[in-house]
Amino acid sequence: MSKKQTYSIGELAREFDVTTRTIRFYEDQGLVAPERRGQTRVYTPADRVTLKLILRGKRLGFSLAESRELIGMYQPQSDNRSQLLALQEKIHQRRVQLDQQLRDIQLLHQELDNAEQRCLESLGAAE
Amino acid sequence: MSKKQTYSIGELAREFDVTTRTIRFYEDQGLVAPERRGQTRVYTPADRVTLKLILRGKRLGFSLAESRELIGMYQPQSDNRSQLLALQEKIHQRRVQLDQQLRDIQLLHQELDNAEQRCLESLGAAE
DNA sequence: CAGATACTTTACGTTAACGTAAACTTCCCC
DNA sequence: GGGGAAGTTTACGTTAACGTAAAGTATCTG
Repeated sequence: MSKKQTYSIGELAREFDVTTRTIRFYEDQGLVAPERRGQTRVYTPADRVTLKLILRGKRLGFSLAESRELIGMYQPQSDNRSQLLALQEKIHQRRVQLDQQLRDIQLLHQELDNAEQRCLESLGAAE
Repeated sequence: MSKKQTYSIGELAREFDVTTRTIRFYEDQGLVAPERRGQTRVYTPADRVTLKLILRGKRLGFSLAESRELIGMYQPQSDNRSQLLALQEKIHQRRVQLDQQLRDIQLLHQELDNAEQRCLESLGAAE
């Protein structure tokens, strides 16, 4: 019935193109907590998703601490009102930052267009 | 006639909310090259733009080396064909990365929406 | 002219995010 | 049963991007 899909550390390392050292380091920093079969780490699909989130954060320039915080946002196991309000505020802050990044990307994209254009012209004028 | 607008290191530091140490470090790394009046650094509007580009790159998770490369793309003083072709390739690579970042941002934005929604529900159900 | 403010150089310190190496166990294969 | 292949722990090394401190110079200011 229940598809007991699991992953070894090597499999995940290959899939995400990182070293096993990196994955163990993330565990050390409290970002993932795989089960153990004896000594060996066994990763669930949920662990895999967590890794994905970390690496996505990395592509956006987030620190591991920031990614940890983001991941924590997805499981607000807090029934505490003030904590939920704090979480809302954090989400808002993230969104502000993301919007800034979006504007930055659009500007850069534009400038790359211009640079490419000048590049083409230079190539064309070289006859 | 020519508006001789210039800036001190302190002015720029305040405007961009970095320390003077940071700006001097960028100079050390060959990212900006301000003029000197005696010992003192004097920054032109062009230097200011360069700083802006660096900090934007930083917000996107670029290393200083990457930003230096990007800045170099805007002044392709090369009349060399093969260098221009190489530049085109770099521009392309950058665009690929930017597109990935854009997708990442959109996904994260979506997930923040969901997280906020759950957050609101939890708060609502706490009556 | 004493002091505050803003600039300078030199140099050692710090943190994040791993890399790299050594020494060990476990499991599979012929 | 000898040897890969993949896993483990422990620990020291490395790089980027500054922080921080010391010690000096130039300029204004009451």
